[in-house]
Amino acid sequence: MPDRNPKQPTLRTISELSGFAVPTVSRALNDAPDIGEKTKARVREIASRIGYVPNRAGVRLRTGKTNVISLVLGTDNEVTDHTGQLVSSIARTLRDTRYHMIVTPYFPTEDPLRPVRYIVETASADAMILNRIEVEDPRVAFLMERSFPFVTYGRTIWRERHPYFDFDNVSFGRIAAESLISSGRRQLALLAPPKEQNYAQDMIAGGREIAQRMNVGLDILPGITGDDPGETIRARIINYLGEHPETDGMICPSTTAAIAAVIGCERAGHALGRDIDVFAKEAIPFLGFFRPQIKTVLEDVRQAGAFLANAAIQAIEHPECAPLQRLVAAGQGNVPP
Amino acid sequence: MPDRNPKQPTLRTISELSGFAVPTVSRALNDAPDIGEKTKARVREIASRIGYVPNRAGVRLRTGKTNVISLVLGTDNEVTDHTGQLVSSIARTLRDTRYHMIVTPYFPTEDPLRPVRYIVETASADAMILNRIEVEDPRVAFLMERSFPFVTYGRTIWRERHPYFDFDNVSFGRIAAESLISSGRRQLALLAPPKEQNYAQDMIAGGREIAQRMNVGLDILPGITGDDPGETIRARIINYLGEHPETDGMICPSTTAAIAAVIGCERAGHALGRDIDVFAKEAIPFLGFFRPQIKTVLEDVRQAGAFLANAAIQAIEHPECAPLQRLVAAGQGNVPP
DNA sequence: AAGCGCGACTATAACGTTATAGATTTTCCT
DNA sequence: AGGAAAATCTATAACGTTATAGTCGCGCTT
Repeated sequence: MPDRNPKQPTLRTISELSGFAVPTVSRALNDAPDIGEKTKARVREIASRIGYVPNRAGVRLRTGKTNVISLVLGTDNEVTDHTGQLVSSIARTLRDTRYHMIVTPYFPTEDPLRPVRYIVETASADAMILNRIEVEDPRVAFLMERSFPFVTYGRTIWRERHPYFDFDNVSFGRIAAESLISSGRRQLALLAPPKEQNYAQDMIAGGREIAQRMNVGLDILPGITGDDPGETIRARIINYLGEHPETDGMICPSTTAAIAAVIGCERAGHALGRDIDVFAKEAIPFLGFFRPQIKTVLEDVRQAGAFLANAAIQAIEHPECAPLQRLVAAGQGNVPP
Repeated sequence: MPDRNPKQPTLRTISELSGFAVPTVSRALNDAPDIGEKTKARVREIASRIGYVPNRAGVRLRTGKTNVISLVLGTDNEVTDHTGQLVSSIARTLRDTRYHMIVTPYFPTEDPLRPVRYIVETASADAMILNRIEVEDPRVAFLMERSFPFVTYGRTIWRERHPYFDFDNVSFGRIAAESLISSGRRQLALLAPPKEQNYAQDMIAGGREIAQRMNVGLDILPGITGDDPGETIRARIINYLGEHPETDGMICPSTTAAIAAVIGCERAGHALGRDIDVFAKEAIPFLGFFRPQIKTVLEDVRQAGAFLANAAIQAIEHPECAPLQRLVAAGQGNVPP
């Protein structure tokens, strides 16, 4: 076996090279106020020359700081998920910081508090990024109570008190309803995820507002997640359209839902663009390419990832500051085919 | 601020509760041969009662073992990437092991050795999982030389000597060509990623084999990545079809490529299913829903993730064993609409 | 009965870092 | 000039773990 460890330099190495004591070297590198400028310069010069990188385990053991941010990942969409974009944009943003990203998954069937509690109790990260936020998310309550740094991708009822990134789904609901109504549609249905999810509530609120004002019907088909098999969603839609044949517009919160809706509509005998229109939201411009009749709105997940990463760092390093918060309106994403 | 750290129990806690010395407790929990059975039982009982979890920083500092597996992530597809599936399936597989997964991204423009070298030199993981493998991947050469544990998602020319997971792209190339030819197509074009990528070479080999045997034309449109903007790919396809109007079949290695191909064909005036056919590979059944004329083959990325995670653990814990390797044929993925 | 080996435990030290308190020198005030 | 205050450095200890060497008692051999 070749020499796998040419022995990484430590503070001790710098200490020996410079003649300063190890704690002095440490403090110099950490820019402590009681170290002379010349000393700092000398130490830093040596450190960068020999490529010194602090040993994470040493720092972590001594300070309790892990320099890790954990992405707590709920299952996502079986189809075009934005998980990939989220993960890679967060990882990229953290790349030039001291922080590493670890991914902690959990199953939808298990206690959502489990991974969160584990991280807090074993102190295995300095902050967490949570997705799939519920309006009264127990994880958020838990973390606020323990005052553990975190950011949410979505908003809770305690939104003023914690950092978040969210897309404006009230606005999406409005835009979707307006678009369908302006195409002459009069009886809309909204495919909604479980109502606990904050974006579901917002989307419904926005849609309802417009529907009432314009005096058109708006039905909710609740409890539809991207996690459900497409077949299940399709079956529900076919069934629904059988009972409500007057439906002529559908609002879908995801690519998965939209696909299911399109297939469902057509199998139920509703021709897309003629009998019924679909309006959808997606993370990647996709639907519009294949069914130009589908109007879509785009969510820039990479932007979300970058913000979440920065907000997490802010929550760790400046807990005294006001939490970073951003609400972004979804952009029009329908690309001409 | 509430009490955020109700002080996690350590070996010392168990030592005090049991009366045994700290090293004894440590050895008992690690099932060392020189500890009595009764002692082990007693220590284990206390440990599980008080919920002892070894402090990662302590272990890491002392042993040099990080209990971390790093996923080194090349950029992926702008559209339906499989990154999300890969990340979450790896994370899930590692969930009930001692290992955490950290994600290390890199930019396509920068030295691909950079993240790999960083991890090896700072010993920030016990193993690596690499994707986007080139046939003579310098990262693989580097890691083999240092005998650092790793697994590849794809194969190199040194394939016998390292663990890998790969989909059989020779087989995909054959299937794609056969399918198109059996539909009467006689002049095929293959949208290929950069030829360094191992799957590109395999796909081309498989396609060529069939094309020659059946005496039909097969052109390569090289250097097309999922990372390219769709617009760029489309332009190239339109341009190509202008110069080669006799082309009547296209083979696409990804959803992105297929979308670009479809749009490109139609803009160039070739009607899908009549003038030209498209055969594609995707990670999620998608294309078939929207353009039933497109035949697809499915890759089960979750299976890949699970295998890669296990192979990484094997590489760490049993470096003496033969490397775990798996080659999987892609399955038919066209779902009837 | 002295010596040996064995089983089962303990004492010590070390991994790399940083907090704390203390030491030394320099500066400056009166 | 004498002493206080500041500036700059060092010594020590500690975070939690485990490798190593050592201790102790006991049964066994000769």
